[in-house]
Amino acid sequence: MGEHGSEHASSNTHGNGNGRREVTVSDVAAAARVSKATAARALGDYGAVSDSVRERVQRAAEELGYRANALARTMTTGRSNTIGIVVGDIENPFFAQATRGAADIADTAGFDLILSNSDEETESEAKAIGVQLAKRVDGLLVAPASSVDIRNLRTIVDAGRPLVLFDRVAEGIEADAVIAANRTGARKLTGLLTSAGHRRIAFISTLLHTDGYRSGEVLGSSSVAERVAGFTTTLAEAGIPRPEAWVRLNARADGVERAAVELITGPDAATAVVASDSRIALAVFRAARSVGLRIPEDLSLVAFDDADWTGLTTPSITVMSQPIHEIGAEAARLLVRRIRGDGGPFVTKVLDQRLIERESVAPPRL
Amino acid sequence: MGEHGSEHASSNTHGNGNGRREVTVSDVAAAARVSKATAARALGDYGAVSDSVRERVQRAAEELGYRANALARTMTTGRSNTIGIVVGDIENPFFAQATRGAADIADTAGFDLILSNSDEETESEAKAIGVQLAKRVDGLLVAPASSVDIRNLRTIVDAGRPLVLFDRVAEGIEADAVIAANRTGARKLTGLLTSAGHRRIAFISTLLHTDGYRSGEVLGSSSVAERVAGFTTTLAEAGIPRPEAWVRLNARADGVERAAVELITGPDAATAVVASDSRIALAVFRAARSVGLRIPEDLSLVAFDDADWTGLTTPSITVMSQPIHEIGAEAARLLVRRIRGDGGPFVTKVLDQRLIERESVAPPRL
DNA sequence: ATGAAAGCGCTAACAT
DNA sequence: ATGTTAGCGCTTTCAT
Repeated sequence: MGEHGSEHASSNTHGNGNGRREVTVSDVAAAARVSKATAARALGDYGAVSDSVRERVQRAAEELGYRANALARTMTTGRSNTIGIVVGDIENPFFAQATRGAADIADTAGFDLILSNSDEETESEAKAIGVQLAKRVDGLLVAPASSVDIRNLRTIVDAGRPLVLFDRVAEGIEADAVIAANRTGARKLTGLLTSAGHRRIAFISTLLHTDGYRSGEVLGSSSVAERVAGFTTTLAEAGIPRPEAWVRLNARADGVERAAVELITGPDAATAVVASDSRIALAVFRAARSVGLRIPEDLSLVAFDDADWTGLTTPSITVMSQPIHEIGAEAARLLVRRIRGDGGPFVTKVLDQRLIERESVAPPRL
Repeated sequence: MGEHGSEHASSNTHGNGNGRREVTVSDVAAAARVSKATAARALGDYGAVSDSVRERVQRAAEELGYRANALARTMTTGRSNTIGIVVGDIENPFFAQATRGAADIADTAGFDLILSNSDEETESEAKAIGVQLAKRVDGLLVAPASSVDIRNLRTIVDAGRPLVLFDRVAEGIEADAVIAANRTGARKLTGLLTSAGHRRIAFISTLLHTDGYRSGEVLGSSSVAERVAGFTTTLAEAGIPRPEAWVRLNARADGVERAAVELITGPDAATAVVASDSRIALAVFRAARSVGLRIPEDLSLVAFDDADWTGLTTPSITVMSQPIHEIGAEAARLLVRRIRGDGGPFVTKVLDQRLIERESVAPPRL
């Protein structure tokens, strides 16, 4: 046989440690008795190959169990067909849904996903971004842990990788973004409460934040910031003094449920709550139950995100639904476009939220 | 400023398309005026390098903004420090939690995660596995779309990559597995119903399955199979004839809620339901409400998975809680061990489920 | 301790 | 249409 020979000579020290050597284009080429280049062309479906040769090569590949090494390919082409996604926590239904939306688009466009959790901390976010960059992802999707400290994002841009932000924006970074109309959403949601006659309304978020919220203060997450803005403005418009006093951040560190209990009990207790996401709504619901407050008679509750169960509780919960899937999908679409070379100006897409009125709002008790 | 200059000199045909050339060890070596090998040693923290040189190299790397190319490293070492995970659907809370559990362990051990959704179809599962293998992941975590058709899993084993199954097992494949004690769980859950006096009890799963379930039939998902086994055995022990007639599979294709409505209405309606996961429980809950059936007075309901909201509905739902996080984490632990070379016999870890009795079970109406 | 050179598996010029 | 060759960025012998 016209063995091209020498490539089989040495035992290799590399490999996956199971002693087996991966089948390479060279092997296939040898078996099909063509050059490496021709084999590669047939296998990689590029360049020009005669039908007969192509078939011969493919059969050989089949028989040897050839499986292309995507890494080697990336080394020479510079494209990895992989996009990185950094979410706060994949267990959070918001991120799970957004990730799914992104995954579907990515998949269709031929990209795989490397997933990392930042836990909303810039430090682990930095680490995550570091690995993804090292793996030479073609672009990144990130829900930035901070909209203010943009160093991690700058790293990405400096590395020359397209970046699309989702759920949150960041000032001063060259990137597209896909977010929801949080301020408007917050206004509507809060308006429901003020219209019903509430004057003591609390806004609860788990956003990490040291000390209490002060008016005009810059918040780490732009989406929460927007919600807070919508919330306080609406309160102010209703003539409620010191709206910012009703903003409760950092609820995770302190235990959401406990924070909720504090807010809805005592002499100056809130009579209504705006929960910044469905998990917070859950905690508030539990808190209310634990202190014997009925919703909506004793406490009104509205929340962001139409989690699947929000229509099932008694009472069902009035929510501001976000197109979560679409946020992830659209972000992925923008990213793919950038990766493919679109050099247009950066855009920020703002998707509408949708109010779903249910049964958790009533006038306050007198 | 001390611009080092030359790295911008040559145009390169590779790269990320943004015209920028990545900084390589060579560049750093040149800047630090040492050989490539030495620079690599200093950067990669292996081999022997004098302190002074190490420092010089690191400073140069810092200045140039060097970022190791993990792909090139993988090419030569054969290790990618990446593990692949294939789940049914990341949007499903079960998988989101298991993924998080796995991600945490992987992260600690220095591995990244490539995520794919199989949608429980062997075809897209095959595709997903193909890419992950092409990317030379060091090992795979998969919740197999089929416990019966093991070709996709065989591909992995044939490729010499460690494989750990989670949530489901598969016969005849050389792999570890981490599952929950589903049969026992199903027995307990169903027992609650038979003890309460129910005789017409339905089991609902979204597992894809053509035609109705027949006794002894092999099911695609081992976890569902085990639950069905526990369910039918318990009915049989209670003297209920033709237990298998009460097994309703394929509920997703037909619409879970509609399937539920069919089962809980009509002359031979079920008076109790075992939902194979929390999303199904949700649909049953909705179905009951839509046809005006009260839980538990008119219909008893129990389910697998203690989703966060199951304690909040009225009535709260009795569930069999699974250690989902731990399933993913333990699977990742086993995988990491294999990747590190553990050649011991394959194990299947079975984790216990835990019954949480709440308010959704009552005796059937007469 | 450091350097020179080979090679991982692939693609891309450049022949022929 | 096919082959030859060089090279992607790194690690790893093997010298020195």
